[in-house]
Amino acid sequence: MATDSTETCHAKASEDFGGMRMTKQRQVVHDVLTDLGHRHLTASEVFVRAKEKMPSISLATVYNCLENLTGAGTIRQVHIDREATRYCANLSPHAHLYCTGCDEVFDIALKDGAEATSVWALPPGCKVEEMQVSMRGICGTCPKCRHDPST
Amino acid sequence: MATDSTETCHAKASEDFGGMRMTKQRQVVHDVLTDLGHRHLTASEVFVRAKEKMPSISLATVYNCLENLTGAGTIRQVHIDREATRYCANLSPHAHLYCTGCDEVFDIALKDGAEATSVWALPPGCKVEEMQVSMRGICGTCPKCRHDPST
DNA sequence: TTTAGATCAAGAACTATTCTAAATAAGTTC
DNA sequence: GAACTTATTTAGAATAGTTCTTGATCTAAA
Repeated sequence: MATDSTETCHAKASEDFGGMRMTKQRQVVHDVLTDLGHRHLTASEVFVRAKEKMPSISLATVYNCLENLTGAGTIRQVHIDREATRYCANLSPHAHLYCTGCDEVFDIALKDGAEATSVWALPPGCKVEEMQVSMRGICGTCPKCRHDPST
Repeated sequence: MATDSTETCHAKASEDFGGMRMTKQRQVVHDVLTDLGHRHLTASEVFVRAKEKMPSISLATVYNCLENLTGAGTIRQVHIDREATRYCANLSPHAHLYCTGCDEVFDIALKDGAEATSVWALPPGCKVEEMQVSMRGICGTCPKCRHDPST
């Protein structure tokens, strides 16, 4: 995934990527988000992990990369209330559940064949381009949240 | 709605309201949000309108009131991406559509009998307490957005 | 009227994010 | 490969929305 040296990368890292260069910085940021276990990170969290792979990277660059990758459609922004924007590399249509029990964010998939907008009475002529669905509650799946007596 | 004088209000304005006092300030803030046409206002927008009714009110107080009224369940927060939090007095379950054509926020009701979470594959044991659904697109209802050639 | 606690006002502080300007790197052409 | 052009990066300043702090004021109850 990430190139394994710190020298500048002449050939590989800058191949065109939807009109923009896939620079080493962008590659590192993208890698951080696709590494297993690193899901739904904030920009600062991405920054910390990116710095491990590339100590010279700056926070401003991380913000730039996240914006560019979002624009290119390779990652998605996740908004939970007005907390810091999180980023995830799961591109399939899904909702997010913020668990108030274990403080984690979970991806919630669409049911088979379901359409996210289908329950909403959209006015005629309305065209939805993007949809963000975020829930707050108890995940019920982790040890911390499983033994809820009220369930 | 709002009392029409600036004197302190001994009898009326401070009746108990779910454990908290319904002070004049809170009443004014609440009125601003229930006045027709004042939907989905940001805190600053509420502040401007509240100041018309009560010149002495401060922005900090508006924030306090909005938080308290939200806690009491008489108004709801609306989050569109990471823009400033908006507040609305529509308490029925509904989604929000931010129209990129006319820059307005619309309430989108649930279809009759539908359940907002029904399209999502929630894990067993999961309990959703709150759900925010926000869409971005073209409303198709206002003059500005109606004559879209691609529709 | 006194008292205790809730609420308000003003402004400082904080945080996530964007902007700016200069330095650097990458792709292109010779 | 050297010179050139443009995109990108970096560091830090700036911004916006919001929260926090402190002292003043108000309210309800004793």
